[in-house]
Amino acid sequence: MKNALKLLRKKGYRITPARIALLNSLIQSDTPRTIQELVTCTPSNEVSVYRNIELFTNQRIIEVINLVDSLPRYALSHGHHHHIVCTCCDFIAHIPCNDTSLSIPNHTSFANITDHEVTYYGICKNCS
Amino acid sequence: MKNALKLLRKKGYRITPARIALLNSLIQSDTPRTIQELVTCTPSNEVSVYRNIELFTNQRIIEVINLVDSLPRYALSHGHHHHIVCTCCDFIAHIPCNDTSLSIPNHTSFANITDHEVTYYGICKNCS
DNA sequence: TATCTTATTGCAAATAATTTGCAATAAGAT
DNA sequence: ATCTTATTGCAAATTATTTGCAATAAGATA
Repeated sequence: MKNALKLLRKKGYRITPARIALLNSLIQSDTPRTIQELVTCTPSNEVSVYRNIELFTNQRIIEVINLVDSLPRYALSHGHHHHIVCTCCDFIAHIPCNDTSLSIPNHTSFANITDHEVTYYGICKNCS
Repeated sequence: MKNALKLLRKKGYRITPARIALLNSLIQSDTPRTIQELVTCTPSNEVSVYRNIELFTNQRIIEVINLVDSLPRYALSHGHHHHIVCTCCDFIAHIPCNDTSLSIPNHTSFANITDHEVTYYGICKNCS
């Protein structure tokens, strides 16, 4: 939280109740949230939630996660990592990236690779 | 095309111009399409496109691909594989899955892994 | 602390995307 | 050729997201 606020101030953005509320919603989430979930659980105007999600995303305070159900989800940024998703309850956990285990593809129509994402699906211990 | 039609008939669904048109749009696409793109390029009613995308997805005739921009995209199914995306022009290519290069994570809160997805991002030769 | 500038908010309204109800149509079984 | 009913296309409803704008308040400055 402190770091995010410091970053916003440094960039000239103001610290407002709506922004603090959105950060709190994100901090209290144990799994990435959809926009609608954030709109529901954040005590500020819907439009402000949309606008601040956009701001936080641009500032890399939060990251967007797109999984099979196509709903973008948002979580506080935590550097490069991957995800493991429970197909039963939608719980999403972080897993560290082990680059060395990924063979970089040598595709004929691509010149260079700049990034990658890996997502695993399974059943979490709660559900199994 | 033939296979898809056969599958639909076997399941009791009818072969209609709207369905053939949607299949044709998909066959003619060299990269996965968004719903809106399919609506635009398919000569049948918008609502039918929505309904038939849903049908084809349920029947596994097409697959959904979710990438960073959060727009779900649709393409004819081609079995298990991964994707490589040009961050410049959004071109998406298929790459074969090389399971052996993926270290399956041993996450404390997950019991078993059932599936995985890998996406690479880079610059395609056209753009670079 | 009081004042000032202007970024941000919240409302209302506009726009865009998706879903639903229903009567007309046509696929394909007989 | 006829019949049943799945499918279509229209219109309308619903939902999600964006935009315009006046009121507010963050935080810089004196």
